Parts: sequence; C-alpha cells; structure tokens
Amino acid sequence: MPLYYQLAQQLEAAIERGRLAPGSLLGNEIELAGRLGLSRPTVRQAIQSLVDKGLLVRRRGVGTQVVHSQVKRPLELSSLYDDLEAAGQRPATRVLRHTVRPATAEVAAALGVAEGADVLLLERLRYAHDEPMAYLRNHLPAGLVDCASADLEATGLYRLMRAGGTTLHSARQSVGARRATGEEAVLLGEETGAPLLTMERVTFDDTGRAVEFGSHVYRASRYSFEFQLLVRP
Amino acid sequence: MPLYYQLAQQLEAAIERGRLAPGSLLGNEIELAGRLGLSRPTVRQAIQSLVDKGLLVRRRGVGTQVVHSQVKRPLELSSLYDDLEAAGQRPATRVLRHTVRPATAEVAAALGVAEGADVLLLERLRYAHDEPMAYLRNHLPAGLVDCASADLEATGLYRLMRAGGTTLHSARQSVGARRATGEEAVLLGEETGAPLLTMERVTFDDTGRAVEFGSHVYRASRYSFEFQLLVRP
DNA sequence: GAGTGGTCTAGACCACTGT
DNA sequence: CAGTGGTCTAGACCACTCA
Repeated sequence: MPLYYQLAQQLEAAIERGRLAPGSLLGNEIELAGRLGLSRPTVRQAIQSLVDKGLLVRRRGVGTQVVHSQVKRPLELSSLYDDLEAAGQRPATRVLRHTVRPATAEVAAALGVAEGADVLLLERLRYAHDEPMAYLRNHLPAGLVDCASADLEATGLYRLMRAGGTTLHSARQSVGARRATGEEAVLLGEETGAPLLTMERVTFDDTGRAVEFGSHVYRASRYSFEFQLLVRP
Repeated sequence: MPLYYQLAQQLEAAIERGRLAPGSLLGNEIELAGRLGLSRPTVRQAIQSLVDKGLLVRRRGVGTQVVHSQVKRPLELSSLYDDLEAAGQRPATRVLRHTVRPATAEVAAALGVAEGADVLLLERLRYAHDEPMAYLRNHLPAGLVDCASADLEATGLYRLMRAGGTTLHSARQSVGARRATGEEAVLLGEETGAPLLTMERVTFDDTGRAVEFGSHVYRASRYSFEFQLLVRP
C-alpha cells in the first residue's frame, strides 16, 4: 500500500471515529510531515484525496479543517443489486428474457455498433424483500459477457462484467418519470398509469467503448435515487 | 494561472478540437516535461486533472491515452437556472412566496436549526420558453442571503448565495417521482395525477453548515436529469 | 529488457489569511 | 508580520506491460 494511501485511511478512520472533531484543524502540512517521517508532497497527496472525498477543507492562510457535516458517499456508478444488498433488502432477480438479436437503430446508436449487429438483450425483474422493484432492460454488445441466466439471478450485471474482465469507467445517465404502461403495471404490481422513475444509461469501459445500454423503470412508490454531490473547485 | 492548469487547458482544448485523436497516446511524461520545460510532477498534475475529468486514461507500462467516447461533464451541483440558460431555454422565474416563518420539524431537521427558528421560505415557479417547468420550494436559514424578489426573478438562488459570500460545498439529493396534486397540476399546466419528478436537496457550505433545503417538483413531460458518472478508482 | 506510469523525497518560492 | 496552503523543481526507485 502506498504511504499516502495509508495516511489517508488513518485520517479517514480518525474522522469517522470522531477522534478528529468536525471543524478542528489538522495541523500544518510541514509539521505533520516531519512528525510522520514523510515528505510534504506525500502528506499533501493524502490530504488531497480526503479533500476530494469531501471530508476535509483547505483554506490558504488558515489550515486544513474537518468538515462539519456527515458526508456520505458521492454518486458513483453503482449496481442496483449491490445497493440493495448493502441495504439489507434481500435482492432477487427473475430473468424474463436472455437472447441475442439484431440491434435496432436506437440501440445501435447508443452502443456505437452497426444497426442489425448482434446484441445481447436482457430483461430482468428485480425484487427487494420479495416485492418487485424495477424492470431492467439491458443491451450489450454480443460476446462481451458470457453468462448463464443462473448467474444473472444470483448477482448483478456489473459484477458479471467486471468478473469478465471489463473495466467500467463512466456512464451517461438520464433520469425521468412517466406513467406505467399496462404491461409494466402488471410486472411491477402497480396500477396502469402509476408514476414510474425511468433511468437510461450508457456505460463505457476505460477505452471509451460502450459496453452496456440500459433502459430501466423503477416503482416510484418504492424507490428513489439518493446521492451526494460535491462542488468542483 | 498555475502552469499545470494552463497545460491541462491546452490538452483539453487539443482533445476537444480533435488534434489529439481518441485512443492516441500522449507521449511519456518525462519527455513531455522536457519538451515543455516543466518538471514531471507539474506535468503529472495536469494529466491527473484530465484523468479525473474522464478525458484521459493512464495505464502503467503502456502510457496515457485519450478516451474514445465523448465524455461530457460529470454531475455537478448545478443551478436549474444556469442549466436552462446554458441550454438557451430562456429561463424565467415567478416568485410565489418570499417570507420568513418558523421552521417546521422537517425543515429544522434538514437545516440543522432549532424547531421554530426563523427560516426564509421561497416558492418559485420556473419557466423555460414561457412554459412552466418546475415548482421550487426552498428553505434557508434566516439572514443567510439578503435578496429582493426582483433578484430572484432575474437569476438563480445559487448565484445569489455565492454573491452573498456563501461557498457551496456539497449537497445531498434524492430524486423520485409521484403524481401531481391538484394544486401542482394547476401551477404547472399538467393534469391532476400526471407524473412529476421530485427532487429534495440539502446543500452545505464549506464548513458543513446546511445553507439550503429544497423540495422541488418538475414536469416529467418536459424535464429529466442528465449526468455523467465516473467510476472511482 | 526497455519503456511506461506510480510513488516518494527534500528542498524552494509565492499568495493568501489573520493578528 | 508570522503562518498557512499552493505551486514548482530535480532528482530517485519501483511495479507493471509488452515485445
């Protein structure tokens, strides 16, 4: 483990345990470096990573302070399955469709493949505590992941993609709302016309290639997106 | 302007204008530093800032590459007014309410003030192209901003807060959906029961103090949230 | 084995803040 | 004015990738 990373973790732990009180000054960087036997750039790198996380604030001429509020995680590219599991919601998945078919114009444009090229279509119903939660439709370039329906019932798609060697890098998301169609209402146990949260997402790997196009609907009565934003300096 | 910042801007411009093609290698850092007459840490700092923005990818043993996809801005703490203005949507605001009142329990909890303490209540209708777009309800600790209704009609709240010396730092948001009430439907020009996007937000300044609690609804037929996510390394 | 980025050091000067 | 973080330099060694 790099030294700056170890130091960042120690500081983060000290903040979380309240050993560094909110608003308290961290002590100046040079003295801190000397006390720890590190160089100042190394100490700065550790502090900077916590500033990026929103745990610390630096002010020139003043010092480095612990932020007052309890900052949670900023928005990440997260997996619904993992989020539900972390929240103790007993996630489960029913795979409704799992086939290869030619890309429509919309899917081809989103994934950056030729129209008519083979794409994997996944349709899944995601449950939490045995209640339907979301209806997930995903399109993936053919051959990217090699998974059985059984895998998809046991875990999330992102985890399968990572396990298959795909390095997820970024995603472009759009969140909106609309009324449920009759079919969606039946699947999700809502009334026709009930409000649904919609999320469209194109995910890219670290070479910039689109690796997934998702078009999902969530029961607005049981789901909302929560996230933390940081202001870019 | 710092040297690393200037270099980052030059590189970013070269990427956006296509002078650095997607997938192309940037050249190794030491040679680049020598060519530019800068030290390697300075060059690294410039490159790192673009990696953080998602424009570049580094691979040890390989080099630094331009990402293939067109990456737009990641999600920031943004102002609806500024977003609309940037999109050429002719934003306008009608102030419906602008009063000081005692904090309810919910507002007090969100802002971290005592129940019954004075808070500023703002209710605004936000238009784009003369069409109603969103109904905005904000609560602010009293005395934080000193603004006339005229100011609020001409610009966004965040810009007023910044102008008043408040340094925005982070926000906790929750996005969901629900049906429009009769009153909301009238204000927004929708039918009762139409789907609305909802957003609740608590904004913090750089000392961690809550400076704004917003509870907003958007016409789902005319608005969605779009944003870019990056995977944390 | 050659070349890359990842980490780290030991200094230096500057800009800003508060007293 | 003293003290802080912001920037910058000129080196060094290491871990990883790929031919």
